[in-house]
Formats: sequence, structure tokens, C-alpha cells
Amino acid sequence: MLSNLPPRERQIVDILYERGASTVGEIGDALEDEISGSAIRAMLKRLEGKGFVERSQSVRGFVYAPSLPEKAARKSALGQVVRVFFNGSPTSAAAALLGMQDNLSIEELDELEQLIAHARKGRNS
Amino acid sequence: MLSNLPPRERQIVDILYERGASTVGEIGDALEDEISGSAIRAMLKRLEGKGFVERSQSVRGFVYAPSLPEKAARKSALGQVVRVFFNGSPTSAAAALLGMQDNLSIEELDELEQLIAHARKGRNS
DNA sequence: TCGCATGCGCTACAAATGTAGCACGCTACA
DNA sequence: TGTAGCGTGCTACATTTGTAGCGCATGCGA
Repeated sequence: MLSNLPPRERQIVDILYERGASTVGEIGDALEDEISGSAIRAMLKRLEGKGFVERSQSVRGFVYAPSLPEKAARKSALGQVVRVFFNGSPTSAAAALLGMQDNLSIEELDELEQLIAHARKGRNS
Repeated sequence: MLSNLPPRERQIVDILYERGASTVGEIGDALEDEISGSAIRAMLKRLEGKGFVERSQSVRGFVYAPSLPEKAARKSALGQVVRVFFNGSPTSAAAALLGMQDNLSIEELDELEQLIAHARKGRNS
């Protein structure tokens, strides 16, 4: 699981999910505190060893990407916070999320309502 | 930040948020893998040193509780996954959340719609 | 062709983490 | 009044993490 990576490694895979496949340099830029390139490379190597990132050649040089598909990672991350902070209820987590943003666009609201309508219809399947 | 705790410590504060103030024994039970009580105590002590948990006497003996208020911790955790996996869009995270559950109750759906309606009304404030 | 800058991997090493063992004090019960 | 059991803290120690430095290759401009 991603959740039991040490902080720095975790931070790096997060960046990878956030920005997609990246080079060492890009990762260094994304990191808020400056650390040497070789430090980053060492992290990446460990992560590769653990099977969390994959490396591939590209025009830009080596790029690193998370090996766990984003979809699965998302689900796992979401599940984690739902379990810990919302008693396992995705619904209340969603409610909290809605409360986080103070100005949702009309489009977003429409989309959400569609989702709800859809769920309502499929309910007693 | 909670997010840069080492894995085991993180796991322990998660348990604390999940189940509320707990004794060493309860934490041990909640942990899926068995580790010695003294190991847990050592962790807790470090966490206390870092200011993430607080200890207090109770009828049950010493109980440990997270010191960062749950609300703030929630927000931070949620913000984290939203940023990493949903391009910073709480709305799409909420949508994903809704998709996670296959059978939402009518009540939940109603509640969510109310939230949306409310957001819609307050929009151009 | 020479020198310089990049990007890389390897290795080393300090610090942090994860864990167990020991010794102590306080019950409770034979 | 032993003594067995539990919860505690302290300390020690192996492993893991986080980081920098070195040396090598490659590309590129003078």
C-alpha cells in the first residue's frame, strides 16, 4: 500500500500522481524544499525496488511514473480517509467536500445532481 | 502535518482518529499486525513529543488522543487527496465518492440534494 | 579537441524509525 | 504474605530512511 511509505517517498509518489510521469529535475522543482538530485534518485530507486514507480526512457531523459494505476490509488486513498475520518461513510465525506468549496459552478452543481438522480434511479436494482 | 509522519506512527494516529481516545491495549487490538505493547508505547511517546497526541489519565488507565482537532485533520487529509488525485477539484472528488457506494439510502440522497440546492442558492453571493 | 555542464548510479553515513527486553510498581487473589 | 499478572517507562539495537559526495558518461559550445 501507498499508505505505508515513509514520508519523503510518499511525497514523491504524490507528485508523480499529481503531475504524471516526471524527470528527476521536475520532481525536484515540485518539491517545496530543495534536496539534491542524487537524493531524489536514491528515493526513486527504492521506490522502484518496492514496485511503486516505473522508470522509462523518453526524449526528456528518464521519466518516472507510479506503477499502481491512478484509479486504484485514488480509490485506496479515498477509502483511507473515509474510513478514518468519516466512519466509513462516503456520503458524509462527499458532503464535507461540497462544503470545502464556497463557489461551485453551475455546471458542477448540475453534474452532481445528475449523479444523484442516477443513483436514485438505480437504487433498488 | 500528519502527512509526514512515518508509516507506523501515522497508522497509530489514524486509529486514534478512527476510534477516539484509546489505551495502549486497544491500539494494539486495532492494529492488524501484532506488535508488543512497549513498541506501541514508544511510538506514542514520540508522537507525544512531536505534539500529535496527548495523554490523559482515565478510569481505564492512560488514554491517548490526537491533539490536532479532528475537523482540521479531516480537512487536511481531504485536501491532500483532492490535490493529488483530483487536480484540486473537490467536486470531482465528491463525484468519485458518490460512485464508491453502490447503494445510497434515500435519506442520504435527499441530504446531498439539499446541500446542492443550498450551494446553488448561495452561489452569486 | 578541450573543457564545462548535466544527468546518472553507487556508495557511505547520519538520523530516524520500529521493535523487543528488562525492571519496576501496583493490583488481586491464593 | 507470596506470587502471578498487568501496565508502565527506559534503554538498547537492528533496520530503514534521507541525504550528500564522488566518479563516470554524454552532449555541446569555444
